[in-house]
Amino acid sequence: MAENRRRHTRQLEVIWEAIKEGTSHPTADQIYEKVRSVIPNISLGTVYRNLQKLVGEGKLQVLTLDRTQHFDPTLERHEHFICEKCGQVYDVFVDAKEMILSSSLSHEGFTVSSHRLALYGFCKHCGK
Amino acid sequence: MAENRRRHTRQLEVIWEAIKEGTSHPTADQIYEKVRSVIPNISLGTVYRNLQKLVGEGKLQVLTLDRTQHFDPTLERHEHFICEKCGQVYDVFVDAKEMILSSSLSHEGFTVSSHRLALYGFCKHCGK
DNA sequence: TTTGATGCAAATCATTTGCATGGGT
DNA sequence: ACCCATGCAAATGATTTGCATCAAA
Repeated sequence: MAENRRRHTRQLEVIWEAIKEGTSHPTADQIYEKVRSVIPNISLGTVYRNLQKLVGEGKLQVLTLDRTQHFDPTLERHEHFICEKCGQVYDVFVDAKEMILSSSLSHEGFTVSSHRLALYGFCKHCGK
Repeated sequence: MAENRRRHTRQLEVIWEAIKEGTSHPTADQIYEKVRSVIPNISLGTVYRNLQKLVGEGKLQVLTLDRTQHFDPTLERHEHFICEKCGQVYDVFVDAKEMILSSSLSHEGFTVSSHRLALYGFCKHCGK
């Protein structure tokens, strides 16, 4: 597969190091700033291209909030909780249906006031 | 309240008429095109401003897909199903937890393969 | 008449892309 | 040497905004 003809570059290496651990759900720009302390002249475009690559390889998940992408290295199934005051994004390892059950459920200190759910798949006209 | 000092313009009227009924979840641009057949020289900016106004008044809900806003005049609580093949967005009036229960649940002809859930509220540090 | 709303164009923001050059294999 | 990846800058797409003018109240 294409994996074979993929080059191992320092920039990909450093970008991956910058996000592979951590739960802050950084944006491309935040990753760019962090990586710049190691490779000062790296370009934003390269950061975007490598993030795309990592997402394509399944090493990162993308969470789009407010038309801005956030990158998440946590692959196990989980949901996200966004604090409306501080904007912090938390990983929530509780079953989705459990979280939604009560809209004011206090779970580990979180007060859920609303949720946004989008289901993906194939509609009746497009078969499966 | 501000409601009082709000002017009733033809453009707002026509824009509202263009979306108040219907379940196609149009984008600002699609609404713009539709409205242009009635007011040819209306500007996109005006469409955006009036859509914002309607959202602010709670007459429309916003659904962001792929960094593009879609407007939804259906106010009763519901979820959204997006067909990955044709892109059509359907309103789903089934409880969220019921939809998520089975990731391959066949509901009225829909095959759900994945979902995206974001919970909003206040985290433990921000109190309630 | 007053002043909020409009039309138009320029500005923003996040992200993508074209292209000449550089570096991995 | 090949040719994929990079740096840079320009391009894109969606949405916002500044401003002079227009039109509701």
